[in-house]
Amino acid sequence: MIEERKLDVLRAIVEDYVDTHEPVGSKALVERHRLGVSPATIRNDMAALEDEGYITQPHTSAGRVPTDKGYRLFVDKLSTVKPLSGPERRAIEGFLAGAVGLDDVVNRTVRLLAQLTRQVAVVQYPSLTRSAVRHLEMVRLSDTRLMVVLITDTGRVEQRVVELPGVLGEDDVADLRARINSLITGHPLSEVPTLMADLPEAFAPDVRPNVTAVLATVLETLVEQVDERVVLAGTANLARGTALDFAGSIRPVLEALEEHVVLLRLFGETGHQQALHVSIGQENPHEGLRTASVVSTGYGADGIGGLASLGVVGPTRMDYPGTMGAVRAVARYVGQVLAEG
Amino acid sequence: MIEERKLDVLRAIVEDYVDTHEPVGSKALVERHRLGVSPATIRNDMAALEDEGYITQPHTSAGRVPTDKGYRLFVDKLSTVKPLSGPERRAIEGFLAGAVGLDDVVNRTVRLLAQLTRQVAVVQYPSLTRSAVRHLEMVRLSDTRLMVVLITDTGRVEQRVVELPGVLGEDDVADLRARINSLITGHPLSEVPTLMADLPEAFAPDVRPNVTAVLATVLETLVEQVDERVVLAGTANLARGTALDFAGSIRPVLEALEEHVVLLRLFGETGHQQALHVSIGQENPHEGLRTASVVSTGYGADGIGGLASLGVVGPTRMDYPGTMGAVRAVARYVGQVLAEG
DNA sequence: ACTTGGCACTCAACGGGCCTGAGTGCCAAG
DNA sequence: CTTGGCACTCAGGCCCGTTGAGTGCCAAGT
Repeated sequence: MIEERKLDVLRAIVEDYVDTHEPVGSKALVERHRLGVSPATIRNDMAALEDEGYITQPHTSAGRVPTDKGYRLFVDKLSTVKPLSGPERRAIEGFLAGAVGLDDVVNRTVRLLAQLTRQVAVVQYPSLTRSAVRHLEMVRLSDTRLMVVLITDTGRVEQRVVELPGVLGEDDVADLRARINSLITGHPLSEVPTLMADLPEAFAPDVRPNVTAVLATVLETLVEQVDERVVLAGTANLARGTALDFAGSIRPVLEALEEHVVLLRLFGETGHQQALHVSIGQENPHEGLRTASVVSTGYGADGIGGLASLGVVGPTRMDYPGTMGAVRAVARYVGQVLAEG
Repeated sequence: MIEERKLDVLRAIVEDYVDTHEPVGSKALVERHRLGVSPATIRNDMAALEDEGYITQPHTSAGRVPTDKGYRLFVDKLSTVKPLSGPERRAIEGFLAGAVGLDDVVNRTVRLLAQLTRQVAVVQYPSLTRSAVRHLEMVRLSDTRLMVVLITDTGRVEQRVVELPGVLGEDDVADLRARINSLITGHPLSEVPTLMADLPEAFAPDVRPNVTAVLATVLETLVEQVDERVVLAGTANLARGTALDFAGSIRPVLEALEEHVVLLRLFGETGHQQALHVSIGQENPHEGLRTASVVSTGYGADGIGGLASLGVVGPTRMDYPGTMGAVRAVARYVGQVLAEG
């Protein structure tokens, strides 16, 4: 069928272009791929593909280059995620196995991903709100100052200092600590506000303002941490392809990467689903990433995603099958590591 | 005197070159600066400066460009640190004033510095070993697992999980916590090992192994944190000057910046002294920074430096007086903010 | 002993003209 | 629907002359 061959041609164009970084012509195509037809036939197909907006010519006498729409079709219909090679798998395991503590896991993961894909890797810290309380510790700093430390089952620690409206003695603190912990330990952070709603009423009126202040701070910690953390690695990889990639300047991309909020929104939109998500060029919401593609996926300690996301940012002209394979594999392994730790 | 005018000429060359980003010739020099002599005279001086290695010609029919040695002389002898303007000072104050918590202070500082200098800013987290213990908290996770949380007076929190060789009851933990805290609270971390040396002997032989395990973990926390953290901002500024700066490619610079260890070593060499430290081009120990200059200084809560360092990385052709002024000012303000918090 | 104007020289950068070759679109025949 | 043939386009490389900024040197001036 003609339709089918046209898709073959598009696939071949994407593969060659990703490989050579040069516009690909009809003659080169038939030489590199066993398409079984002549260059002239290919030209007809290419003209059709161009009419439909999947490919374009940089200038009249040049070959074709895929458009964002072309890459989209390629990713959706024409390619399969490429599984990692044996050595690569072993490298991942070895690299992540030695990790101690959450920070170490995240740092190793992002470096690993950058190295595997030779692109910029982005890893979001496991979301606070989706994990559960392991312990809430309170430390008296003075009569009216209290440090609150929240420890989650993903190993994350958040602390805040509370200025109390009144004095709170050592005994009061111990009492409060015990009560709060028995209420919320083991529960997901998302349930904490509900669980603690009635707590102030259990206390005598004179300490109640203090209790309220502490609870307010705890809740604030939960809310503010929606402002999640991300870590990057491999930014130097942006400077590889130089002029060709990223429409000449990597500056807007670097700027976008520095605004972590942008990256978090990007991840947030996918809802930390475990499915691979690919956002190509113009599809990206942020201006600075219009010349880039993002491959991301959710990951989590339970092995079915949901905690947070990770991914890579690279030129639209990237090796999608390989990159997607690496992202998926790393997400799985890090989920596994988190589940064990 | 001739010697003096030669230095004037060098200063003028550096200033013009930083300004225009183009090799500067004798004619342009006399026009832009009131040197009171003719271009021909300047040419003689320039020839001498070139013989002495302070300036060089990119090619025969071009103007002169300062060498690393030229910049060095300029920084050491020919320039004065430029104080910030009123609005800039106010911007710093306003920007840092709203900070809550150590993370926030550090993040705001690094962003601020990047914005002020329009270069890459690097801020090291206040060193753990140089700050003092505010509190050591211990949380029983199970009969044989204990979480140790160390809180410093710079607001930093470090936590570790200890696997105990035996069982430790709630009372034992409370006892141990009280003893350790009375021993080390308020003391610099560097003194902690000495202070705790004799502690195990104060306990009954049956719990002693547990005590030893906890202490070992605390000490380990102190040691491992020599592995300090740094944060970056403004890497997009590297992509401004494009081809001219950094000998064409910013890649090695980006790579160097990603190796935080490199940056820490850089800072470590200056010993966190409050004096401004400038490292120019080839003077840099790390290969990737041979085309860059680093302006850094120590900062600290006591206002006289010593806790950690911060600075900026930029092209050797940078505005040294302005950058040095910004770095110094930011270091002072952040020290102030830390002292207050 | 410096300074300066004059002068010849060098050479990167720029632009124009030419050629080449890769690649295309179209068409008529198979 | 495929294919070979053919005319056409145009970026990129190359050669070359021009331009102009900038230099080094020298002899005259103060």
